[in-house]
Amino acid sequence: MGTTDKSLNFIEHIIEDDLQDSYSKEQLRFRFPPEPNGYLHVGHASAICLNFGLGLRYNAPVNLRFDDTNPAKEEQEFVDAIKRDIEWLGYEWDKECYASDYFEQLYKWTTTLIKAGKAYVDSQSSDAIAEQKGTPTSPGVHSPFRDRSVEENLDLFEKMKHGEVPEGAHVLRAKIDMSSPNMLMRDPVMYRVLHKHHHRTGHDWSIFPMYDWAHGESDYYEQVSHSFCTLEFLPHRELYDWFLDQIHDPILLRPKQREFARRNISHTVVSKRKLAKLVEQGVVTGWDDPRMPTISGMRRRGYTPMSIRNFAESIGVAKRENLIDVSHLEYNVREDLNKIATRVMAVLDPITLVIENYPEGKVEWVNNDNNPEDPNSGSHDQPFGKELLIEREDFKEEAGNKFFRLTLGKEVRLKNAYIIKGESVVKDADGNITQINCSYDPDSLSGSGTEASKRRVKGTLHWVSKRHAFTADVRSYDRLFVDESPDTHKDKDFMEFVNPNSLEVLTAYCEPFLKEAKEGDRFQFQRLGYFCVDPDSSPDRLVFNKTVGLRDTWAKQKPKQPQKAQNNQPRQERPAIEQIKQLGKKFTNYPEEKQAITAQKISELATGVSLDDLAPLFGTAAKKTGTRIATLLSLKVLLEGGLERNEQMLDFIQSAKEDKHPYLSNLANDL
RNA sequence: UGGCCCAUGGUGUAACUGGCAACACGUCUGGUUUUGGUCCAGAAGAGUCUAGGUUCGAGCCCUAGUGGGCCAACCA
Repeated sequence: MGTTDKSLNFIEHIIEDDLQDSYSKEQLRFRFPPEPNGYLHVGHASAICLNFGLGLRYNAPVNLRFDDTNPAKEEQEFVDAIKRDIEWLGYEWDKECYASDYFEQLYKWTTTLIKAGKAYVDSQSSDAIAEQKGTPTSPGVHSPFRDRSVEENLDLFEKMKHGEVPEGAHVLRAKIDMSSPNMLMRDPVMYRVLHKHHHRTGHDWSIFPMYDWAHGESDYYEQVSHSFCTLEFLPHRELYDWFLDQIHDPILLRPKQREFARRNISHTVVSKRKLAKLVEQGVVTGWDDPRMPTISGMRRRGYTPMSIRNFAESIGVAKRENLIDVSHLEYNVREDLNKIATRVMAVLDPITLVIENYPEGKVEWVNNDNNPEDPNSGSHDQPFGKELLIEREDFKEEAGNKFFRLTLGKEVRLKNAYIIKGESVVKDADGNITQINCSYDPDSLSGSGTEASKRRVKGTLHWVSKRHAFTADVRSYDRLFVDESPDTHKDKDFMEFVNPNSLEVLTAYCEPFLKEAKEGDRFQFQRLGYFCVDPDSSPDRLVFNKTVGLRDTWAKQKPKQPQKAQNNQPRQERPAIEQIKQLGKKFTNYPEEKQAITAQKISELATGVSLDDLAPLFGTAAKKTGTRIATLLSLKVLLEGGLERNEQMLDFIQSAKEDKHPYLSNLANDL
């Protein structure tokens, strides 16, 4: 409701079309079908938001179904964790289902398949079966057991079911087409024998259905109308439909599988194996480490359910490959936190500030709004005194007029308190500033209504009273990987891209109000960012996680200052490196003649490029042939200009030499 | 030697059965502001992978190319 003017994504188009000509609105039902073999991560989160979001949009039920058909990998612990994560995201499922609940039904359907000659017991090794399967480019051959009699099949299958055969002795296969271009149709395995304990059925069953034979049938059993999965399951659709053909009763609704592209987030990995490696090798402290892309990690980091839901909604869904920058997620986190986080003051890198003309021993409690975005959020008081702590970064002895903070002889306001003026500094033997002395304007107290209280100065600083401040730990996080797509490099292991500085532990000097903070509470440390109380906190020591920093346009300006001259130009040219990337993107599609011109143009642009700018293109961006060519062309120019070769370049050149694209390999051979 | 899916600003998505390429993030300006935050106003940035074709008209349809992805687990 209310969102009707929003354009539809392709999934919604499919549903709308189906509503037009096949299903009624009441028949709509979706499902989220995790395998309980690990913890949920961002990828799951977007699938959850997709399915449950559809449920909300169409007012249709959504089942939570555990795809628990492989007892070797699944555990109750994960079932519980998954339920907790979905609940935390704020979704309610209709039925809680388990594929294992349908084992009996599946078994019954199977016997009818066998009787119809559509399935047979194969007694070969898995190696032999794989061998006979052929390859995508060559057809498979029939198993010698393919033409067993129905009686024999039934008998053998019964023995499998009753645990009378060892694991691996037989499997049940569907009899479809060994020469199908779709490998999945080449007599896929339906059941295997496993003498393992299942977390729900214990040792009741010795045969376990494979994914393909369980999934569509579960959808059908539950009367799910639309079964959405990621694109890698697209080839499974033919089999999904084939199995349904065998058992479908026309009176009942026939579910439909449709596929969407997995949403990839930059600077992280999500595969269970890789996340496990990060945990095992101690790169992170656990599955819920705030740097982990798991839902439990994001929760601990301080991300809100709403921010994750909004994020999923805003990135949409389609069928093409994608790499979504984490900054999109961070935007949604900030947007939500800005509305709900209580504003407090804390100093992370303190330097003492002494107000020379402020009475010794005097304490004033100044009033702080809890949240200017929310008029009903109330306020709290904070002690102010002669000796304060401010951020070291907020003071410079002298600075240009683009520096809005404290300098000698200039005025700034201490937020919610007084206007001060920098007077002098105290330095140690090494010349480091150890104390800043200032004077204050006693009439300028915020909210006092005086003329001076309304005076405008160009900077406002946060502060804490040195005497009243208490300390807490702050864990400040950075992205886990330095590469935007660490696990897509052909020749490099993702572990090579781990960011060694993803965690920084700091001490915060907090205003007393913060003493009341409880686990999970979220705050905005003014001018610094959003922080939440970590479960590691103890009664005498709070631990904060930095959820995300504030948007910081100042920090970005700093490195640019030396380039001031350029700013005078009426219009800023797009950076050469961007142009190069752009040209490279289309390079391979151009006819030869145009390629030559483009190569020429890239080389010209590369003349003005530095290695620092070029370096990022060696990585992920250079996955695409065109970009690799552009990178190599630029590199060539740099090398000819006398740049020294480093290991990274040599690696890159080497891999280019081995590339199958002739233009690229020829180019590399010249270097 | 194969089959299938995909290709729109830097990123992610739109564009209902062909009709001047739109939105969000990001970037840049300016304004408001006791957070260099928020908020408000504005701008730049793609002519839709390439080459053809159909059409009065193509991002949408067709053909061929190019590039990327998926498919040979008794995993899901």
